[in-house]
Amino acid sequence: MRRILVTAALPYSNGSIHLGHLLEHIQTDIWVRFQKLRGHECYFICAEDTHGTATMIGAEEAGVTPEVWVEELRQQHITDFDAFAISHDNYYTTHSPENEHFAREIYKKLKANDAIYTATVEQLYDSEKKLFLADRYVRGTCPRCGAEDQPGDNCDNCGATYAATELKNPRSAHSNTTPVLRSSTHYFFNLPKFEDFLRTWTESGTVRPEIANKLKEWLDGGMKAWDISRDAPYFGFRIPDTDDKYFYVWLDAPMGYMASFQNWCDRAGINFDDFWNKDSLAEVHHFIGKDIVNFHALFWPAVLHCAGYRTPTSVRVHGMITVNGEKMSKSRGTFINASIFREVLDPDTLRYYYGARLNASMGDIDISFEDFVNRVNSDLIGKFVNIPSRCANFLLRHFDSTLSTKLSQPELYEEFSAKQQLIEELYEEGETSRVVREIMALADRANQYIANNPPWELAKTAGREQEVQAICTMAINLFRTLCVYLKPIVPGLIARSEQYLNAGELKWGDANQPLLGHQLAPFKRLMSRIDLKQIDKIVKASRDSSADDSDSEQSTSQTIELAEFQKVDLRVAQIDSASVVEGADKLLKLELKVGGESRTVFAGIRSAYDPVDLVGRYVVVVANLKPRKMRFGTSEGMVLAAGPGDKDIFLLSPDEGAVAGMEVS
RNA sequence: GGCUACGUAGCUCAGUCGGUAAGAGCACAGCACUCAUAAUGCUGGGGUCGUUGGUUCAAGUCCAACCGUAGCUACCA
Repeated sequence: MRRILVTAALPYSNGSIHLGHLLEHIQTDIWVRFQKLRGHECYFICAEDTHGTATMIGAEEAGVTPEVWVEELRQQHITDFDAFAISHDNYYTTHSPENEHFAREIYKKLKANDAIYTATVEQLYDSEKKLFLADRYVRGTCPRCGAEDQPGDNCDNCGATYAATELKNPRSAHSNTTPVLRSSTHYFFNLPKFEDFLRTWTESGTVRPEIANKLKEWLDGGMKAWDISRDAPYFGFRIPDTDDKYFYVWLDAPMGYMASFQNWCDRAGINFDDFWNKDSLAEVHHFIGKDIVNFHALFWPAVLHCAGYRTPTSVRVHGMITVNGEKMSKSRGTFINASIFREVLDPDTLRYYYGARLNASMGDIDISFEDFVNRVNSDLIGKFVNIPSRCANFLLRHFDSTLSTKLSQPELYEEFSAKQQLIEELYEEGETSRVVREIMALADRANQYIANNPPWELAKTAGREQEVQAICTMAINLFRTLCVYLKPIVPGLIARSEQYLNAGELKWGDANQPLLGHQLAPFKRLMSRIDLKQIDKIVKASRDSSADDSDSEQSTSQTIELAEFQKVDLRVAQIDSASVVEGADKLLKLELKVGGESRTVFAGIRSAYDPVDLVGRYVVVVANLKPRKMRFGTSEGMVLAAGPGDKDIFLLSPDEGAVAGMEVS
């Protein structure tokens, strides 16, 4: 029996679990369930990644302590993962005594082994918020192309990379003040010292060749020391023997794997050292996304090696998720949260689809909604669930749901069970899509078998009842073997199938142990077809919920230069006439007098204003907005109003005395 | 900019060492069936294998250039 510890990357405490997290956790969970099903000792460990400036700021904005903030998110995340049947043995937190212990202990070992040194670093500092600014929290003008409001690491406009200190007119994203350059002592992990070790380690089968190549590129490019400290204030663990230095979140995050496991060991009576000692015979596998390969395949093994622990058996890397060929987008509604998905659709449908798409490579995975619906319906419902569904009634009517005492076509059954070894290898490799393809090819065979031996024909002839029973017994047993194979991927569906089969929980070995002379439970529908309309519902709900977020984001919107504002020609205008636009639900057609000229403007304010009330009113209009051709005519400007919409729209108007045509500045 | 990976049917993907591999599933069309959740079975149409050159008796496969896509270019959480 193998002893296996498996981890999925720790979700960061800054938002909800979404389709991207689920890809990784479902992939990992499938592998874990497969190992457990085979009878290996396997633990699935995860935790909330809690430290860093982002959680600190998030908590501050929410008006709670970081501890409360991360615990709330942890509970939400647990609920979401449970709904998707992610079988974490422990879902802990990096803000734990265990983790603090490991962070300090490992740090001390790194230091004792002469792998830690300090250096002075000059960094931008926000004097108002009193904190050092990570690059992403500095914005300014690109030193190369002059594009404004660019982030502190590279320019979105021209692609230049630079240090935050090189930005012109830098501003803090937190306070919008101009940051100052300030120097501070930082602690560094001497990564270059481990170059030889890492070259060997990355080439020794721990990662797939394409990852090893990528890592080799990094190694060849020359390694720099890793800055592992951050200055206070910082939500995290204080570095021993310092007053104001904290471990950088990425130092203690992977240690969270150990800490969470330690916490689990204490409760479950497992020996931690068996898994983490330098000479451990157990396996440790990390499942991660390709965005964090460097942390897991360079920093982490080097740290473990230096601190005298074992290094991971493998790091398994998957790609990113896209929806309908594009990155997940809040405005399109394709940024789909787990909580919204599970309210509308059976989580097993997503598990199946991901399973059908996942492989051992790190290519991105696209969810095409149409493909998703087709795959689930034709494979799971049309092929797989259909097998027992088309037999159940025959068995119930004539045989009280009891199977025959022997298989009429053992060679066909053998064909199914003989696939076990191949399927096992494919699961082990992470080639889940090929597992699914093999299983569905067998499901096709089972349906062909039934079609070639039609029980509904035999049932018409008296005296051939035994044959009907024999055929259905064959089909149910083929189905049962497929259940074993599919169990790691769709545990909910298989649990219902196990109830029908009425013979306890399926084990891996049951794939070649036919069920004979056995009475089945009453057949209930195992799974329902899904519909594109349900996806529409999810997309709509996602769009609505992210619209709420963006309101709060907009309160801290980016600043612009005065010159940019001055480009906008705002004028006072008087409404000459207003009328309802035929065929449009929201629009009013306004004739405006702006100084000497008059213009036509369409405004989406019908839900809040009656046209007759508007005539004669003064409003503010954007006079130099590019005319927009609409279905009902051309709109030559834009009337300013406030409010979220619907009944709550409030037109802006000048105080008494303003006349049409006046410039607003 | 540099580097890496990828590009095969409408969609998702297989194609081993260059040699009867132009393939599967879904989608689509026709037929059959009616046990089953309009499920299933059989048959069929559909591809200049990103483009252009090259190596070879032979190229989806090897080489080069180009086009397109994605990613990486660590000290960002």
